This record gives sequence, C-alpha cells and structure tokens, in this order.
Amino acid sequence: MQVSVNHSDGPRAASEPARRATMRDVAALAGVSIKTVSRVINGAPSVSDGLRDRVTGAIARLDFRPNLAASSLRRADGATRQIALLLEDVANPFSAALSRAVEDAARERGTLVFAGSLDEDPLRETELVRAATLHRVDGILLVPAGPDHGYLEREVRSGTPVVFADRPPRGLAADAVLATNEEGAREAVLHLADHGHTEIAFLGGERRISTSAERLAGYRAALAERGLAERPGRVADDLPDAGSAARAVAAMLDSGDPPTALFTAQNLVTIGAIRTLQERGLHGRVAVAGFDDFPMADLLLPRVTVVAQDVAGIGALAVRRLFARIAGDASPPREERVPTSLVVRGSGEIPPPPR
Amino acid sequence: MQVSVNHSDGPRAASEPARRATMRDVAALAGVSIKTVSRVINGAPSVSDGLRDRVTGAIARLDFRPNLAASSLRRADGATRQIALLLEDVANPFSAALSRAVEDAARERGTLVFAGSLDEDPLRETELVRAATLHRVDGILLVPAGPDHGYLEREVRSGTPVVFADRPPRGLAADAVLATNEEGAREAVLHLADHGHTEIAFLGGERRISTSAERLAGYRAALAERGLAERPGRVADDLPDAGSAARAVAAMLDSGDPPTALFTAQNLVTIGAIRTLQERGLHGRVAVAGFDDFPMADLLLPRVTVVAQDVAGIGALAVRRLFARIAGDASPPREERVPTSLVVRGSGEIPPPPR
DNA sequence: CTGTTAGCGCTTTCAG
DNA sequence: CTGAAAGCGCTAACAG
Repeated sequence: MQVSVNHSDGPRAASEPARRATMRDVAALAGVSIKTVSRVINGAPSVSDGLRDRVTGAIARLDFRPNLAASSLRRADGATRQIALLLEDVANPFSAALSRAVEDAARERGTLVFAGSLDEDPLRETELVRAATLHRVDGILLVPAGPDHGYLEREVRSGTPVVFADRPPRGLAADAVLATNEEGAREAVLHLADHGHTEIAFLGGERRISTSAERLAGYRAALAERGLAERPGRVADDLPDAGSAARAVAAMLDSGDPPTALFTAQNLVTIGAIRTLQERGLHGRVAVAGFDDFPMADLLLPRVTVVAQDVAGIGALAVRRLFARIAGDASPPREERVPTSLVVRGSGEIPPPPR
Repeated sequence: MQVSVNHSDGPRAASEPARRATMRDVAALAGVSIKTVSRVINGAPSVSDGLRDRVTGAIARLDFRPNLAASSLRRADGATRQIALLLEDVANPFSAALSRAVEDAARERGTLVFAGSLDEDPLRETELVRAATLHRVDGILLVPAGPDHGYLEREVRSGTPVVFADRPPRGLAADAVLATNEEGAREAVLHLADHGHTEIAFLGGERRISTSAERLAGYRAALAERGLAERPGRVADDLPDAGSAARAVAAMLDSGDPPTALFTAQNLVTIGAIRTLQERGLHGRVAVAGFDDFPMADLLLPRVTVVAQDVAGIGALAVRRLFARIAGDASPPREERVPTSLVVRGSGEIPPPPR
C-alpha cells in the first residue's frame, strides 16, 4: 500500500543488465533489518504480520530471489539442495528410468539433480565425483563404473553420503540398492527349461560388471536344479555390445549343436541376439528370454519375454536411502534387493523343435 | 619434502565427521597467505615455483577442494558452472538423447547440468525455472511446456540466458534451435505418395505443441504438391498418447474408406498405430512413415520408415548457443533449424493394395 | 518480536 | 611476486 521509498538505484535503462535484488535491497525497501527479511524468507514464525506483509510486498516488487548458494554457505547444515546422480549413460533406457525416479523423489524435497554419464569409464567416475564435491552436493547416487570405491571414503567422512544403485560398492562400506539378479536369471532359465528346453545358452554382458556374474550364477543354479549339464559352448559372457552378442549367437547357431533357447542376460545382448535370429528367419523358432525389459519389447514379433527389473523401484529406494543419510542416519550400511518379475510375452514360450 | 608444521587441528578420531579443509588451512600449512593459495588454485602465473610447490603439497596433504559456490559468490562474473536443462521427461528417448548431447558439451566446459522433467505441464516449467534461478545457474536450456514465455524476460535481463530447443519461444525474443518439422513431414508424405498411395492419413500429437502444427502443414503441402485432396476423415490430430493413436487408427480402418498409408507425426503416435496394425494383422499391408525415430524401429517387422530428427545435433547446437550467450554474446536472438532425414526401412515402401 | 555483529570460503581490490 | 583488508549474500549467535 503505502510506499515511502524512492527509486534507490538511479536511472535504469531497460536494456542494461539489471542487478539482482539482494536481501539488503528488500530490507531497505521494506524499512526493516536484513535479518527480518531472512526470517520471512525462511518462514520463521516470530515475525509480526505487519512487518511480514511489508517484506513480502518488497520481495514481490523487487522480484527478489534468495541466493541459495550464499545461504548454504553460511547455514549450519551447509545443505546445498543438490545431489549428483552418476550412472551409465543418461540416454540409455535403464539409466533414463532411474534418473526419472530420482528426480521425482528429489523434487519432493526441493532438491535439484545433477546427472552425469560415466560410460563405464572408471576415470569419468572419479572426475564426476570430484566435480560433484566441488559443487558441494548434499549426496551422491552412484551406479559405479570403477572396480574400487575406497577413494570415496574421504567424501563420506567429510559429510557427503554415497549410495550405490544397481551395483554394489567395493572397498567401501556403503548403502546399496540392487536387483535380485541371481534369482531373476534363475527364474528365466527355469521358465525356458519348463517349456521343454534342455539346450539353453547363456549370453551375458561385460564380465567385470557385478550384475553379469550374478546372472550367470542364476543360470547355473537353474541348470543344476533341472539336472541339466552346463556345456562350454553354451556360455558366451563378456559381450560388450549388441554387435558382439549378435556374432556370438551366430557362432552358436553355426555350431554343429545349436541351442534351442537363449537366455540373454542384458539389454543390448538381447537386442543383438534378436537381430541375428531375425536375419536367419529363426525368431519364431528359437526361444529367447532376456534380463531387463526394453522399449518395444512388446511390439516385436514374437513379443519378447523378459525378466523385468523394477528400475523405478530401485531408484526410489536408493534416493530414499540417500536422503536418510543426508538427514543424518548413521546406522550401518545396508544392502537392499528389489525383486525382478518375469514378463511372459511369447518369445520365451516357443517350444524346442521336435527331435 | 620438508614438513615443518605439526598437526594443527588436534586429535581427530577416524569416525568423527572431518571438517573439510579450507583455503585458510592450506595457507597455514604452506606458510603463505590465503591469496597465494587462491592464485595457485586459479592458475595465476605470478607465483614463484617454490611457493607454488609448497601450496600444491599442502593441498594434496589436506585433500583440499575449493568450494565452487563460495568462489562464484565473490567472483566478478558470478559464474556457478551449472546450467539447467528443462525438458519433457528425462525418461523418454528424445529427451534422453538431448540430455546426453547437452551433458557432453557442458562437460567440455567444466559445467554440470541439472536436468528437470516438465511432463508438458506449464506449472512445472515455471517452478523449475524458479528453482534454477535460486541456484543461480549460468543459463537455461528449455524445451518449453507452457504457452507463453514472457515471464522469462526478467531472468534474461538479470543475466540468465535462455535458449529454446525443439520448440520456439512465445512472447519472448530468445534463441531457438528447432527441427525442420514441415519439410520433414512433407518429405515423408511425398515418399508415401511416390509409392503409389493416394489415401494417406495424418495422425498427430497434441495440437498445442508447435511441432504438431508444423508437421500437419508439411502433410498438407505434400498432398497439394501431388494434387491429392485432403479429406476430413483422414486427419486425426491432437492425440495425446499411444492409446489414443491406436484408437484413432482403428476408427479409420473401420470406416468404409480406410487409408492405405499412415503418416504418424510423433513418436508415441507411431507406436500406437503400429500396435493397432499388428492386432489386425495389417502391419504388412498398410504403409507407415513416422516422424521421429525411436528405439527398436529397425527391429520391428516390417522395419519402420521414419523421418529422423538429429536430436544430438539439436542439443549440441542449442547448448552451444547457450554457452555463447553465457560468454556475453549480445547479438539478436536467432532461430536455427536442424535438418531431418528420411530413413527408409520398409514400412513406408509397402505399396497400396491393387484396386 | 526485532536488530546488530560476525563470519561462511572465497576473490577482489589495492598496497607493498 | 606477495599479502592485508574488504565484501559477495546470506544466516548464526547473541543481544535488546
């Protein structure tokens, strides 16, 4: 209503880069101390209605935006309301879904998320962790690329909690949220076996990634459970991309003794395998069950049976742990497992050819 | 080598949350002034080798990490080395690819990226823009959800440049990097026509999104160019998701006069259309050309002919503009168009049935 | 309920 | 080439 202050900052041309208003400007315009402005901004109860209104009005008139960085610099808890999410590649479906789950949870807490792609490169991991610490993020959510995470100990000790998703930490005690890789793989292979297959191949992703090993273990467990022998030519692990997977499948099919069913233990491997089957017109004859769902899996013909990971669930749980740590939870690190689920669509139910 | 300072901060239990070292700690340990440390950190040339080595040693010993927020608070240019990327949904393929391109360019400039999903919600747009400004990002890259962007004027004036990607600004003069939507759509429809189709339907996404209108214009231009009449029942625009697209296609097929070819002007629309065709066993009989490529488009049978957008190109160009603005480029806003390309895969070359 | 003073960690003056 | 003092925008710790 009553404004008693004149334009305090002289002539301001429309084009000249306007300086952002600070708390001091607001205080001056409202005729209160800067501290009172701070109280209003932070919703402190102990401000009279009259002053609060004056301050609110000044804030609106000046279009004042509190500087979060300055605030956290001085604030006791030092929180910056930013977290880092470091993962494989923001462009791949798994990471993208994880990212979205994390973003949603962070938004509820007024926190912004830095996303960074590691491309399975340990060096990128340490670089991005460093960048995150320079920005003083409140916490780090990591799908690790590197083989050892001891270097994170000092970050954790100096107050930046780290939570692992999808893959466990090594050389560091930290929270981890993982999928039930072994059980999921076992379920898929049992499913193939129960549809009559005895010649089931394993095609897996990079060996150094922990999930690969767990899924291979699940494959072996299922074979054992059904009394099937594991044959050397039936296992191709350490496939880095779809192309190598396609070639590995081709080689198996060309052998004198081709498998009648494929368990593909990773996204890209599944895709590579399907491509080879399509090329040979075998996509309706060789059964396929894949680990991890992928876009369009239910539009391919036959539709692709997969063990789906609850990616959003993993993300949500991991970010929840992270915020608990940020809030001060000092309980021992824990590992949580999020269950997978078999999605039956057709490709996994193709029977073996009559002998 | 020679260390002459004793442990200056008393007994420190391994578990107690270690305070991060500051420049003052480094200065004390190195026996120099805090300003010299600052010079070393910022690579100022005017520091003698001896001092530089002492400082470097102290930094390493204390595991010192400069606080970027504190630095930018005082720094003349106020740069925070963070930008915001606000887009549709980090989990969808278009946004994810854009995100990756932006991340890569930002990384080269030592800048971190906040990604935020708007879900086509104008309110989210303003909320996230606000959050970004509270964090004092150096710039904002926006795939807008809202109908008007005049509110961004004050951000731009107070020094936060905004660059638009995929969709142009309204009510604001700002840089924009867009695809050649009309030309791309035209090319796809001409392609269908040149394969003998005269009954070509248009299925488009939400009408209020500018790309939809441009693509519809391209469809019309192509029809006109080939002397084909536009018939009312052939156009279904404003389809918000794959389900509505599927239903729209079904309705057209059920009409007495079904189209022989479909131009699907958006990702999800293409997918919905294909689903309906599959359900009716028509996926080998009705031609389809879609706007915007999507994962697995080349694994579906028939493989899907699309007009592919150069998403990475759009992202790279947009982020480049943004960094130019951040660096102080004050030239008039410009609109740039990134060309699309027709990817011929099979579904678009299906001929019309003999009459 | 309100204000004053000090200082977060750093860079900018401006002196030597 | 080096350093002392001031201050970025804000909150903590005390006053009153």
